[in-house]
Amino acid sequence: MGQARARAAKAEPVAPILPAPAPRALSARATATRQRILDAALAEFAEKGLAGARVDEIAARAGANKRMLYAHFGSKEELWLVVLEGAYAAKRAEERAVEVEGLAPAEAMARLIAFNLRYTARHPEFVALLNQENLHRAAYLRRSEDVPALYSPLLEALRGVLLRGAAGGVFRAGVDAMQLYIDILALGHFYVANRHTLSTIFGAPLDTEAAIAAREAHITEVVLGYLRP
Amino acid sequence: MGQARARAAKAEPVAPILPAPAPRALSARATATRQRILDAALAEFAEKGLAGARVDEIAARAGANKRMLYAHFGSKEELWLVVLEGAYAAKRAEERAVEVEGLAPAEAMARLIAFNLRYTARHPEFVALLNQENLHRAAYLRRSEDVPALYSPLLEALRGVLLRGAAGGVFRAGVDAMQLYIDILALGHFYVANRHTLSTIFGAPLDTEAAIAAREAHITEVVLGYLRP
DNA sequence: CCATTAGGTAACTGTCTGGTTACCTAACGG
DNA sequence: CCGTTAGGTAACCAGACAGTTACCTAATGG
Repeated sequence: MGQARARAAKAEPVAPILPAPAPRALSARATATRQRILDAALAEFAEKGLAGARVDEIAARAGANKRMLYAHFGSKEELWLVVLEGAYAAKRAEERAVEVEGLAPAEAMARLIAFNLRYTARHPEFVALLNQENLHRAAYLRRSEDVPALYSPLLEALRGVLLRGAAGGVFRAGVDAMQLYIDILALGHFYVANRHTLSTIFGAPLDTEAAIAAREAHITEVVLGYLRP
Repeated sequence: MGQARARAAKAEPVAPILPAPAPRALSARATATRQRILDAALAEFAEKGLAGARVDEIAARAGANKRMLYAHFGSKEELWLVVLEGAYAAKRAEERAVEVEGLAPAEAMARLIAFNLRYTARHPEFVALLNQENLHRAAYLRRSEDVPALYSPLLEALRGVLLRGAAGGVFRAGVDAMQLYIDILALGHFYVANRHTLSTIFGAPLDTEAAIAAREAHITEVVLGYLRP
């Protein structure tokens, strides 16, 4: 059928009768190429930012051709959006796997904090992407139709643990879950995002396993110390 | 004398006898132009990042000419470095003005925390610059000869307050000043740096005075809560 | 086994952009 | 009051870069 493929760049001037053009499944080869481009784009964007990234470089890294990049994604900016959504989705997927139901509140909280720091340390690309997107005032994310990409399982888990802890009398009451969520993100994210300037200031590397473990111990102590009734 | 001016772009091929070419003072007009370029560059860099910023745009914003930009700074990257150093210096200058000597430890700590958040909220350009510089792995800052730009009066003040608090028994002992310093920076910086994505997630603006005041109250509570013995 | 087409290549283009050059003007010391 | 030079203007240039075009190749279905 002559129906334009969903991913094709040029939008048809008038909406056709069929609402969903049924974007026919890609062949294995095409899927692989698409994935290689996404991986390469993630690396390039994280290293150089949106403006600094070079489309030619992404294609070269992917072992693919610029033509294919445009066939799959339409433009550099669209590619950025897809990469960004993918990064959010990847984090959500791992967050969902964190199990805290059966644990004592303090233990559960410690696990959430540690997960966040470790994930952040393991994925500096995610941090770089977020920083970039904020430089653009979240312009791309706001445009995303994939709004659930913003919903965080971590926040939900945190809310639950806070309630259980307060009910059991081991946490103080009245803690704002959103603020604490931002705190936990911040304590890990800032450390990773600014590791280079911080390292320069303190004259010691911050991304060794020892340094990260020390950071984990510290921020757990801070949050649990705060949560004491 | 024919001695090349210090700021001239082309380095003389062989080091001359006189080590410091005595960079003669700029005239008032030149100083003004230089300052306008710096201001324009700060705005442009903060908005679009190093790669995204346009030299033409900076010159235009400054009401100056590209030629003058290159005469004063030599290259886009040198200009970036000067702007970055200036931003650090500006923050240090304000930090030095924070007076906590006579205050009770908890009060002093609250003031340091509030200062940091307020400064950060008032200067999102500083945040944007830092994020960018970290994307470049602090490459420019590391090259800076102005290393004192990294020394933070805030960190020193923090150390003093921690000691006084611990000695007086109102703070827990053994707190790592560096870690707490990073925490305080993080709790403010992350909030400001990521206000756009966070706003999108929570569906509420975070840069209103009310939101910032709430944040200030919260992070003060977190840190002081943690510091309880 | 051949026609159709999805998937891929490479060379090209118009525009943008950092940096330069040739030239002008106003201030200032003598 | 004039020569020297700091400070400024505008046109220009070469390379880079996002996006396109013309063309080729290998699957796949009939």
